[in-house]
Amino acid sequence: MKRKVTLKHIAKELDVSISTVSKSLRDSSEISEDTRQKVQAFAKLYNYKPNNIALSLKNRKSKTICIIIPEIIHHFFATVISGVEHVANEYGYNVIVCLSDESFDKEVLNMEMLANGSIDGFIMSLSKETQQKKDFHHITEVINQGMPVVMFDRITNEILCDKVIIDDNLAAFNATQYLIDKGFKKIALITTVDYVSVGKYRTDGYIKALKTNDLNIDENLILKIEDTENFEDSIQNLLINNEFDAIFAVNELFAVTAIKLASKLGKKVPEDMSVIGFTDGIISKFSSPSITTVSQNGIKMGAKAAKMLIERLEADEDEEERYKTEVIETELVERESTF
Amino acid sequence: MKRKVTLKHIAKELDVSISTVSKSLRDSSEISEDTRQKVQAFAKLYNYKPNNIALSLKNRKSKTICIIIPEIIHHFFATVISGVEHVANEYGYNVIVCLSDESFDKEVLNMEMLANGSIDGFIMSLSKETQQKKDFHHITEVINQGMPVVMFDRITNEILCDKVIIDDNLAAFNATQYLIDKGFKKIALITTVDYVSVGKYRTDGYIKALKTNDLNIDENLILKIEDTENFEDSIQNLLINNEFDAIFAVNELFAVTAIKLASKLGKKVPEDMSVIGFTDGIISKFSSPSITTVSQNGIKMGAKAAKMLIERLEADEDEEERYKTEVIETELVERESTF
DNA sequence: CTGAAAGCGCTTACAG
DNA sequence: CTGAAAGCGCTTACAG
Repeated sequence: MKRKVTLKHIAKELDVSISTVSKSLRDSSEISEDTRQKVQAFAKLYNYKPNNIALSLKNRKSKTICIIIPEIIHHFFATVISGVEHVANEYGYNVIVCLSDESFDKEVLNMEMLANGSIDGFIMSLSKETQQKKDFHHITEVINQGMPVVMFDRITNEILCDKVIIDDNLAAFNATQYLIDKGFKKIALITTVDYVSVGKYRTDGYIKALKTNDLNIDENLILKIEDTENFEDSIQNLLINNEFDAIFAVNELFAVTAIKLASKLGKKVPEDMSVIGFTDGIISKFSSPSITTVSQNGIKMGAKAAKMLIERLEADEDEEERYKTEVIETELVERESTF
Repeated sequence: MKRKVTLKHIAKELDVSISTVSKSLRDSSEISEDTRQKVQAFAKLYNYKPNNIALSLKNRKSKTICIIIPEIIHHFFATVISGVEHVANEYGYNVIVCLSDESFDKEVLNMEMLANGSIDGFIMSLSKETQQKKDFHHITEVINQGMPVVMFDRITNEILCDKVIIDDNLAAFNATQYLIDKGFKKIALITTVDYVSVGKYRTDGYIKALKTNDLNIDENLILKIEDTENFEDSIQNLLINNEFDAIFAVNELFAVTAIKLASKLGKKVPEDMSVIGFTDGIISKFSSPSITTVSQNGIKMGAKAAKMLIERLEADEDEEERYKTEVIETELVERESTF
């Protein structure tokens, strides 16, 4: 086990100063062709690589960004990471991934931990608990220190920063309208509790579509789910106690669960009931029937977020651009769960 | 935008030396109760946090580990990251995620990039291309520099290091035996090309089970898939051109695709054909029928790998433990795709 | 009890 | 053309 070679080693070995070695390796014109070549050859031979940490300290930037997400197991978030990774890599940045596990405290801890030199900026989607508490001081603090933050998907309007979202309201409106156009009048909604921002927007879009078409809004057909673990019973109750001919679900887990439970109750999809989900994930694609869904291009969102963050990091201090909110387009992917 | 406060600022403000501030904050007994309190109060007021990079440089360790995986979109790998994250966090480590995209070059680049001080150790699963080329010099190099590496899932025996695996051979054997016990005699195998280590082991397990039970090995029933993108046609051909009553697939994508295609061809699962998959992912759980599968606990694998890595990092230099290979147990999760 | 010095590994303005 | 010095932000052995 040989220690990593440093400028110091090379300098000693070649009997020159550390400065000379450093300059030679950076092809400084200050150095004679001769020494430069000698140093470079030696460095190559011993496979010298500059120490990233020392560079970070010197340059006051780490070329590392952090993405904080609530959960990595959700396909959508994995997809976003992938988008972030690829853009980051292109620009020579590394990506630290932090999971908040939907916990406010973990989110705060992660940010505080990393905001001290380890990284240059954050990309984040708020944890459920944070959205519930509406406490964003940890984010404000980081921004005040001059560290850029880009929020995506689960964002808040209370923080001024770059954002990447989809138009949840519009996408939900369109999905609902699609069902209405098919002639369905009794459309159930399976959504999240209101404090989850995207859930709320999608609920609003659904309601707007019904209203626009002069359809009755039946509160019994609107199921708001709190717990993402044990929601099967709620959906089962919805199915048993109500009559309706279509469902709009705000994520694919709700959609597939509804389809499975319906089938157990003897209702066939799409023959007896049409279903539209949200998030074009792996479940929608591979379940039987495959699920018509609002695509939510996570790769694109991640790529966009990374690009915005890095551009801000590399912009000149004074050209301070205004904060932007990018809206990623969505589309309805038609599959087997609707006619 | 206020700059981050440093020891220097505090020292200047309080008119003491930097050393005194540093020692006060670390509760050194060298410092008088008085100054200590004064400094601590001031630091708290100005929300002083030590600069991680400076600490890393000083301590020659970054408290950051890197996990390199071929693909994050695969549920299994997302699951492993989750396991790694949680253990790492517990021990105060951050996690950098790198994607090799199944490319040898990206794997090498990522490792070289990070092996220079940025991280303390690697957790990795080999890219397909690396397994194909059998070129592991980048890993050897890192290990020779004294940086610990833990390999998981897609490993190689040519490298000596800690490893976390499942017994792929045994798991495949058991899955096949399960089908045989159900009375099936013609069992097809959908697997990967041989250079993917885990695919090969699973293929071997399947063959061993057939042999052990004196069943004929029909090469026509063994489909080895190279490309993970366009394999539908191959599976369709397998289904059309052969007679068999069960399938063992080495991952859930192959399993669900086989089921979908079979259903299109008028074969019902499990009535006409039983199917067992591998990797207890989200597809197996939510497809219809849900898929009987070999569970492969990614969270556990990730957690174990992280623990092994961190323990090695924090062990005393001289207590140099021998390299270990941990085998994570698997089990057969029985669901709807088998009788 | 306090502080100057050296050092982690690097870069760069400046002197010679 | 080369090198000593200062500095990024911290810690710690040592002197006073």
